[in-house]
Amino acid sequence: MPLDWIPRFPELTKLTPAEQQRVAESAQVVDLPAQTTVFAPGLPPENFLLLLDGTVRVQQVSSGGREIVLYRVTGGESCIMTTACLLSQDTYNAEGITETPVQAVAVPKATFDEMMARSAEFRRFVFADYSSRITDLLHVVEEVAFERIDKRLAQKLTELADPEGRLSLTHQELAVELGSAREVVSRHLKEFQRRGWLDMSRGQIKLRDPAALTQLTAGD
Amino acid sequence: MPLDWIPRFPELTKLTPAEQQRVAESAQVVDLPAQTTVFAPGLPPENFLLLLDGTVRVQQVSSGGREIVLYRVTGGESCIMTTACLLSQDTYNAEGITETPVQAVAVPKATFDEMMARSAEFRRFVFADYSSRITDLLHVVEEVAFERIDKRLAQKLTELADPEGRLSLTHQELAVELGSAREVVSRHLKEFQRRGWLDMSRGQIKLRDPAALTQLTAGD
DNA sequence: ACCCCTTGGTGACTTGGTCACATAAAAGGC
DNA sequence: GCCTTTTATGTGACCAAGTCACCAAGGGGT
Repeated sequence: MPLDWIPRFPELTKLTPAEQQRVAESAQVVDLPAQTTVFAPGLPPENFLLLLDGTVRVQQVSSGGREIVLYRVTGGESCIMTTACLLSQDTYNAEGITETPVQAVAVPKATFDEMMARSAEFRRFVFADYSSRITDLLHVVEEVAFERIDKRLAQKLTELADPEGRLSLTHQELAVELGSAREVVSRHLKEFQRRGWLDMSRGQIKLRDPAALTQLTAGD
Repeated sequence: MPLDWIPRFPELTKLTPAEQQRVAESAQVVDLPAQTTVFAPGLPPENFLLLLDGTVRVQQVSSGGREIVLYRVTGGESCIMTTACLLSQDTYNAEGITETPVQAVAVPKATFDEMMARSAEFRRFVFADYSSRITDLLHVVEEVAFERIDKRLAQKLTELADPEGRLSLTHQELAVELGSAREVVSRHLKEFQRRGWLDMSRGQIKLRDPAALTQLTAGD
């Protein structure tokens, strides 16, 4: 098994060579296509997952069919939901889906436990990941409970735009990002367009005045 | 230092006697009056906290002054927010406040680290607590994002009522539980009263028909 | 060209949150 | 006891957000 992925996780490079060897031996590098369900309610996870490339979107689905994106896991991070399931028996009503093709390292539970026992660095790595997820969740709570939808939308737009200010997603997908409804997103987008802040076409948005959007986010 | 609090945490009884001794030696039992701020943004925590008695309410405050209760920590549990701050350097914008007089065990970071290194049971204990907090947060997100306020209110009422169906809190306090506004809570309570489901007086609510409230919670 | 499915637009309506007040009930001071 | 102050609650007007029902493009396939 190759060791070459270890440098992708700075915290793991601090393990002793023997420990690194141990991880690499039992771990498997796996490739997943886009739109794969990594975990979901009712699917017990088998492995500790470290992402090398690609992104996993973690979202929650309500009984009424509405959805909200909670956070994304990207290269160099671990997937805490699976870890948590691994460590407690608790199962979450959230699901993880690959947004792009994903390359990841799957570490078996036994190895994970051993690393937790042996390496303070590894423990720090795992805990750091936990706490950044908690931060993410607190942020979601704050946004959903207290912030206006227009500000949140403006923020998401600048956040998800590529360097040229383009986004390729539907109003429905934006609504899921915010945990809101498509109609609401459409109406606000239309208002943004009316103000000359962006252009829209089917499945595409092009930001014309990112500064205006950022300002809406901040002030008022 | 007394060992007698250790049985309060079933997971810790599985430590070897030597390990238990080690924890008890360096830990301090502390008493906190009600309404003490246990942690808050900007206050770096010094210790790992284990609650013996009382409850700590963890809540989030928005810039606009609105608040929402995230979860409560009770006897036999650890306070994850402080742990997380201890382990990563991340600081959260949430605060913990004692609701009742609280007795807790404060374990210094060094001892905490050592226990994490030595005891698989201790690690399980800490992780179990982490993941139940994540569950709590996911639940809050789900409620705030997707559930109607009348259902949530009905649920909170049955949840917070004492065995005789009494609650001693103000409409404002209920609003904070839900992350909503006082007026909204008042209106729904009035409607519940009109339907004969409860009686109200200043700072007091008495449930008359808990079954009706539960039913609202469940179905539609 | 046509059909079909996805995406986006729109109006009417309900619910929730905000604001600006009015009342009312406790809590003390004297 | 009465009066003042504080805290809790009631209410109407208004705005923002979510829901529902439906329509109108757009953009493939065949």
